Amino acid sequence: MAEKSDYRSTMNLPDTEFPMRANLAAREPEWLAFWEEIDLYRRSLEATAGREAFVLHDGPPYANGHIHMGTAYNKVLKDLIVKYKSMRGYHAPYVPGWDCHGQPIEHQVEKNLGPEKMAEVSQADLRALCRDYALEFVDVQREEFKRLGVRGDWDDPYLTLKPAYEAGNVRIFKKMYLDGAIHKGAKPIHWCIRCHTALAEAEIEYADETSASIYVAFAFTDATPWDSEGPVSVLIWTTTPWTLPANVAVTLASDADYAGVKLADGRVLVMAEALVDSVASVAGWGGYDIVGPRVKGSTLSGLHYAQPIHAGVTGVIITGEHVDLSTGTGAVHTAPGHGEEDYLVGLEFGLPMPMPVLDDGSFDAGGGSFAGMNVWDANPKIVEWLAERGTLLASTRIAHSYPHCWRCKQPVIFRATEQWFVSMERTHLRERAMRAIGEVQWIPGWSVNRISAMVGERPDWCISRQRAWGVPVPVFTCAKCGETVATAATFDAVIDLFESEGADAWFTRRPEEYLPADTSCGRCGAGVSELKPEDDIVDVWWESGVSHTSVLENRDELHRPAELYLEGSDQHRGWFQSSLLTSVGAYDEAPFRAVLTHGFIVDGEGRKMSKSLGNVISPLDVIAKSGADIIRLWVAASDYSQDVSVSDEILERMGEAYRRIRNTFRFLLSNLADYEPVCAVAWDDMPELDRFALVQLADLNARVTAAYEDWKFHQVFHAVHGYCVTELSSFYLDVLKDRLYADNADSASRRSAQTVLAKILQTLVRLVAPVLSFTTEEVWQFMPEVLRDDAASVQLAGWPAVGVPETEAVKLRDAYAVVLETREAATKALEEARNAGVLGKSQEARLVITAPTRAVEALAARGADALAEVFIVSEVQLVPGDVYSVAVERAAGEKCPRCWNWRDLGDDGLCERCSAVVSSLR
RNA sequence: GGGCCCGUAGCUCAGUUGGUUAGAGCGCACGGCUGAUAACCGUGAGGUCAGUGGUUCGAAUCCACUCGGGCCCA
Repeated sequence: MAEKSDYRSTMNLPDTEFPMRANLAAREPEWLAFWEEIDLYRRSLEATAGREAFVLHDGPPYANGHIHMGTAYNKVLKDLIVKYKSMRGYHAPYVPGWDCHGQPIEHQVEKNLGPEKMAEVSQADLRALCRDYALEFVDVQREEFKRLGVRGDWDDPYLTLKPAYEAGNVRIFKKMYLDGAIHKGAKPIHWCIRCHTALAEAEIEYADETSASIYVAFAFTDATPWDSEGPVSVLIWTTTPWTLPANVAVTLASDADYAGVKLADGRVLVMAEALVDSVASVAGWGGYDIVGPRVKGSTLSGLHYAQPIHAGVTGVIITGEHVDLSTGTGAVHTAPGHGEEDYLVGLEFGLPMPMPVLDDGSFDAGGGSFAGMNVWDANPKIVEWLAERGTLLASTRIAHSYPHCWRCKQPVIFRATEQWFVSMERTHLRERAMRAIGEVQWIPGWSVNRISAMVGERPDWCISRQRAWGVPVPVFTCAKCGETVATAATFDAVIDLFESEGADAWFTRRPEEYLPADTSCGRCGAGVSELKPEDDIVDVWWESGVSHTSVLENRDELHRPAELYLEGSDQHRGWFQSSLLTSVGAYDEAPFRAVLTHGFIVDGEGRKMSKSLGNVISPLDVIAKSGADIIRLWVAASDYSQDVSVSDEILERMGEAYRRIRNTFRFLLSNLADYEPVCAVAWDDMPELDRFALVQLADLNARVTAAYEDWKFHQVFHAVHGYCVTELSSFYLDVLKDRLYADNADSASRRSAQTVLAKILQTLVRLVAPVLSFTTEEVWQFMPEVLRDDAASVQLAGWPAVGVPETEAVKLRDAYAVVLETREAATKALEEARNAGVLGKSQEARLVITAPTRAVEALAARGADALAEVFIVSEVQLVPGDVYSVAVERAAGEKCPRCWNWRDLGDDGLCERCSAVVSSLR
């Protein structure tokens, strides 16, 4: 085959060092080093200095553990947006942050210390250990996020434990406290006995638990409609016997019918008539009679009964909406200190709220004969005690879902304690927040339903926590009279203290060291030395929520409100809401102009990832095996408006799509090795096909840009991938090979093709840069210097623009719709011929194309040679007819040994074109 | 149990205000090329649009319910 290799050397075959195999896992770190070396983040900001800003404010992940698919997805999505906006010319700073305080870290540190050391350690030392722990994981996660290619101010992130951040909490607290939105109150809250703390809803897990299920008779002390039948009691049902010492009322449904049930022993029990049968079967009453009148619950309201635990004390019958007539007795034991609904109905009826349970879960004197006993231990004792007194009518066990502490997994109790609350009503916070929600763009659209429902219904926000690792509630208590001391002056002093020394100073300094000397108790006049700093710390949601002040207001490159917050959909109850409420509270506006939410990461079957299901995929493993760009491509390809699946198969498909895109870049690069802008061919001098290719490129550019603008990144991926496969690889690039390889290197036809390829490359690499950050950088560095527009990195190269004359573009789209339709028929016909063994390469063929008149006109206007080029055959003949049909014949002439087309060959054994090219080389 | 959502080929996604035999790319099968070669080109087979019942002349598109899944809450 010597002849063959001879001609090879006369051709312009692809030439590039750009490797086909990506080897991302090994190569990506080199690009990270490159970006660091050129200080890419700084330069991206310098390049857009003075331009309109786009601030995507990072929600702080918790500084605990390694990143997972969810956090990786979130950060990549953010990065993609920031890089897009930056390339569009916006000044787009990205300051990553971490949530560093809170119970999980404290709990872990506590575990690491062990109970003995824990007992000895001071609060200041414990806080130091927590700080070390948090900072360690900030470092771990920082490196992991950087490895994903996320661009940002990693050298100076925001941390909720930094002094300036901590001071921001006090600024917001001051404003909201002085406005009257924050108050101290007693309210039943979830309380963990083991952790000695109030728990937020987010800190509760539900798990199945077996509890007592008891029916107890409370004897009436007032006259009832059934008195003539015997001693009358109201029958209640409860699963928490330990709450009976705090009972103050029994709630009935006002409209339900209540009946008297006479037992064999003569006692009359009052309960909802509808539930008599079910109670009888649980209690095992062989026989009973319904006696006396049937009355509405409302007619019994106001009657008194003997408190079941405390002798000589009475409770009262009331009515309420929450009475459930599907289980129990229709008479609800009510202890306002032990339940949300009980609390609310208690407020309505002005009931007292006794709270006999202490922090450690034991009864105080209010527990009567159970004083000193732990509530869980007391449970069976109380049941026994009731049985001994004959008021226990039935006792069984039931399994039900019960709240547990998210850290220690112990069942929690509902218990009224003194807490700090943000009132949703006192300053009309709910109403103002609802208004602010209406002024924000929520993406996707359903997101606004969710946040509205939540803000519309949420109870007051309990913001205090009885823990060590956090920012203190910045108020003081008068040691003499118990009055809360909190004024503009004390808040300002605390802000100064936190800014200069951090919140740790709260625990190490005495108030008289930092408060103004004339600070005194507003009630009793006690001096500053009598003031005691509050022990509680604030909810971590409050802390991260105030980042609009601690970060956005605090840093020069950022501003409030931010253009965008972007987090998983769980943050409707978390950060979105705590940010919204503190911002509305302080500034009367939302901290964000737009909020984008993404779904959760699930496995290939749509199930959540969990160790027990064994379906967990770690981004760190994917990076090590396939590279971060595969993760980035997966992020871009998936539709975040619902839950996002990830599985080995999905990642495999992403790898295939990646290789396709990569090879497209490689082909482009390999055919531009000898190209320089001076070779560029003007639109007017281009063959029509090349103009059409530019129209397709312009269309792609418009489609992709619109998709970015609409936040529909998966459409970016599909548009780009489809373009590489359909428009380029199987059509334009395939067609171009003959011209690129066989025409004279410097011919107008080849230079025209290269002009288009260069434009495609310059456009495509930019369009994809926000997604495939590593690969596009690699492409950029392999591009001829002159095509790089003096940009050190593709990320600094700006957004592409592809201009084509629109009138002509319309005509080309129409004309080539016909050409492409015919091409489909042609390839089918060629395939049939191939299967029949008539030919192998399409260049061996001559096509006789019959087509309807209109189509023939459109085709003929291109010229037979142009059609032959487009169909990659040696000759095309057009015949007008009624319907499409394509006949495949062997091409005339002989195979040109250089270009492999079938032609009449000259004396030198070459076709005319090749002969000319070869002779020009000699 | 309540709130907000989701369920179109093996995978990722399109399917305009309900209107011809539901599309694309990938993967798969088969074939071609060997001058993008651990590439590239072509052809083909894959879907009762989760299910059931309604509304309608007509529904993947509207309604109800069921099943499955996710987040949040109780």
